Amino acid sequence: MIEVFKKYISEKITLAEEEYSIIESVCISRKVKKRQFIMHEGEVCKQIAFVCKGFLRTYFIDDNGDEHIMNFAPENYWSGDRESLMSGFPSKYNIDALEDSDIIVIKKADFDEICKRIPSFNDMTNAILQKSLVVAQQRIHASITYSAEEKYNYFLSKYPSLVNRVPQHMIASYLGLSRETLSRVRKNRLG
Amino acid sequence: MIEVFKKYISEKITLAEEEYSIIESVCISRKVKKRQFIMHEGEVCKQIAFVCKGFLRTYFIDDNGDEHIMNFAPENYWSGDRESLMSGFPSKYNIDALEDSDIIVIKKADFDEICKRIPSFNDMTNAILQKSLVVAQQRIHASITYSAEEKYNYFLSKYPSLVNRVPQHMIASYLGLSRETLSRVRKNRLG
DNA sequence: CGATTCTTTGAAAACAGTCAATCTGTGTGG
DNA sequence: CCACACAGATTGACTGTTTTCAAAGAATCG
Repeated sequence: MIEVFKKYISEKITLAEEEYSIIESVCISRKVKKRQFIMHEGEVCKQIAFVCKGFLRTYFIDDNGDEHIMNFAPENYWSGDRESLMSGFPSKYNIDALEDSDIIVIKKADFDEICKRIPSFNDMTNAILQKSLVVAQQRIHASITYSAEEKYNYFLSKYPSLVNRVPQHMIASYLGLSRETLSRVRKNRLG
Repeated sequence: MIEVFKKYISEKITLAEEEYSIIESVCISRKVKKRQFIMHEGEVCKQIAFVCKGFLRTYFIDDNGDEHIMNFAPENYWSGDRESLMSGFPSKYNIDALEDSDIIVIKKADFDEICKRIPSFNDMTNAILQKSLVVAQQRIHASITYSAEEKYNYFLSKYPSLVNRVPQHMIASYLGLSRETLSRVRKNRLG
C-alpha cells in the first residue's frame, strides 16, 4: 500500500532512500470500509490522509439536516480538514469512505516534522497546496457564474472518471443542486 | 510605502536586517489610480502585488458580458492570479483598483528567489496560502449551502469593513447574486 | 427475495433573475 | 455655482429557474 504513496512522491520529487525511510516511518497504513468514518464533525482534525485505493468524501450537515459535499478524494488525493488542522478548532466536517479504501495516515506533528527535515517534501506540499487553491477558485468561479446545467457540464469535463463512480445525488450535493434538478438536467442534455 | 509591507512581514515572521534588504531590493512601489488596471484578461500573470493602501479587485467577464468578482484585496492583502502564475497560461482575470492605491509589486522570479533564500519568508508564504485555501473553502461552503440572504449575512459578518467601502452591486457580483436581488435582501432584513 | 439506496417524474411553490423605469447622490466641466 | 452626466441603488411587474413535496420506478446488496 505504501508503494502507491512512494510512487506518487517519486513522480513529484526526487528523494534519497533514507528520506523515503523517514517518511515511511511516520506513515500509518489503514483500511477503511465503505461507509466507515475517519473523522466526525466536532472532532479536532489531527492527521492527514492519503488515498492509495478507494475513495473518501468530506461533507457537512447544514441546519436543515441536509448533506453538502465539500470534497471527493479518490486515489492519489489527500483528505483532511485544513481549517481545523491549522486552527486547532473542532471541524465542521465529516470524512467517510464511499468505497472500501486503503489509506495512509500521517499525524499532523509528524507531517510538519518531515516538511521541516525534507525540504523537497515541503516543496511538494506547497505545490499541492497551490494546486488545491486553484481548483477551489475554479469551483468558486463555476458556482457564481454557471447555471445548473453548466455546473454539471463543468463537473463532467473536470472529473469524467468520477461520474460513474459517485452516486448522482452526491454530485448534486457537491455542485450545490438538489438531486431532482440534477436528474432533470441530465434528462434534458441532448437525447 | 515599503514600511507597510515591512510591518506586515514583521508581524508574521522575524527577519534579520539583511534579509529585509534582500526583500526590499526586489520590491517595486507603484501607485495605481482608481479604475486603473494592473492586469488584463489574456495576459500571463508574472507578478504578485501587495496592497499597502487602497483596494484592488480581481474579476472576469462571462460569455454574456457580465462581470463576476473573484476577489477583493484591501490593505495588507495580496493580489494576482495564481492559476496563470503557476501554469504560465494567459489569465482569465482582470485586476483593477477600486480606490487610488499604493501597491508593492514583486516579479514572480524574484518572489521565488526570496522564498528560496529566506526560509522563513517561504514559511510565511505557505501560511498565507493555507489561509487562502481555508477562506476559499468557506466561500464554497457558503455558495453551495446558503440562500441569497444568508450569503449576504455571511459577507457582512466576514467583511464588515468592506460593506461600506464597496459598491453594493460589486458585493452582489462577489456573492453570485444579481444587484436587484441584493437590494431586495437588504430591504427585507429586519425593518 | 426483501430491504435499501438511488433515480426519476409531476405538480406546485419559492426563489432569484431580467427588464424597464425611476430615484439618488456625486463629481465634472462650463 | 449650476447643469449635466454618470454611477449606483431601488422598485415593480414579469419570467424563468430551481427547490420542494410526494410518489413511484430502478438498481443494488445481503
